[in-house]
Amino acid sequence: MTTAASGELLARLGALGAAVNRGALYEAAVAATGAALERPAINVLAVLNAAGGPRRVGEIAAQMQVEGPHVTRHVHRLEQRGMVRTVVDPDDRRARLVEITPVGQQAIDRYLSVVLGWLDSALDGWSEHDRTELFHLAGRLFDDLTAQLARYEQPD
Amino acid sequence: MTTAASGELLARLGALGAAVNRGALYEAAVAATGAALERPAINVLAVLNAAGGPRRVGEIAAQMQVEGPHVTRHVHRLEQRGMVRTVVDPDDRRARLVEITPVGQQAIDRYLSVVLGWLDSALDGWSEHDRTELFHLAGRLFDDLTAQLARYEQPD
DNA sequence: TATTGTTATACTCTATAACTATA
DNA sequence: TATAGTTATAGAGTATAACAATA
Repeated sequence: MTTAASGELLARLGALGAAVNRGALYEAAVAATGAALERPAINVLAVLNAAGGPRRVGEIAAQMQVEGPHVTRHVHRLEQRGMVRTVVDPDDRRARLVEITPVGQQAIDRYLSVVLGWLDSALDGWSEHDRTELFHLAGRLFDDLTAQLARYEQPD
Repeated sequence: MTTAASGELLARLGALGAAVNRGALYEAAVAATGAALERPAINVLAVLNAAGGPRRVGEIAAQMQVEGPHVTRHVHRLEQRGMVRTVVDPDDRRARLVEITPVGQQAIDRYLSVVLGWLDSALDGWSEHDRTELFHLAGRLFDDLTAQLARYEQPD
């Protein structure tokens, strides 16, 4: 019966998430971008950065696990700031391709360097073995949790 | 240089958090409570459940990492639903003590049983060794990350 | 007719400011 | 005068519905 330990794990995960998502670290990371970017805007940039190329509005929404209109709005704002540009998808003229600009790339690079710097500093005292073991087990946990989620996503 | 692996870890953590916080698992867990509880209301109940006794509004807010008025509102709603009751703190009559009722306790029990059941099912195929190792490393990671956060919380 | 995206609208989550009561 | 909490208000995050353009 792992319930007690699992509950503890979950509670600490939630607390850490709250601290990271609205705390001083987040503010420091946003400040590093040089602009007052909203969280969803940062997520749009992060998705494009990870994708390594232009993506459709719908693809970005799926990756962010939000609905389309939410992405539309933030892409608009990012466009006004010069951080992304959009072009009609030549393969399907209903769709738009969103592409990160050098300004946007610099912003997300700076944001990530603060957050990842924080994470790596925390892992600084860890042995190579423990670090590898952590990444391995965490990766496996995520895979198993995601698979388990399917139970609820498709109830039949 | 662990940055690449750290980035991967962080991205997957974020994706999993989104899935758990607004996905089908969350809806199933809320449905199990038998009431249409908002997420902050569930968090209030979870804090009281973990505390094992009455807590002040301010204490609940600190635990939830939110401001006081947010808690006040949801305590009101929970009171109307009969899930908590409040009494003036006899030691300091400015403060109110919030106490979970049997109805509220049942609701949070049912919510947690769904979420923790999901988590435990995912860990079902794991060896005892791997499970222990995961909890150990994750616990250590949280401790180190929290300590590292202090850098940003107190910039001097 | 189905799909991609946008516009309009509304609801939830959370913070800040102004205030009341007690310390 | 400082602290605990509440009330009022506003802003950010997100969803749903109605619509336009293209497939």
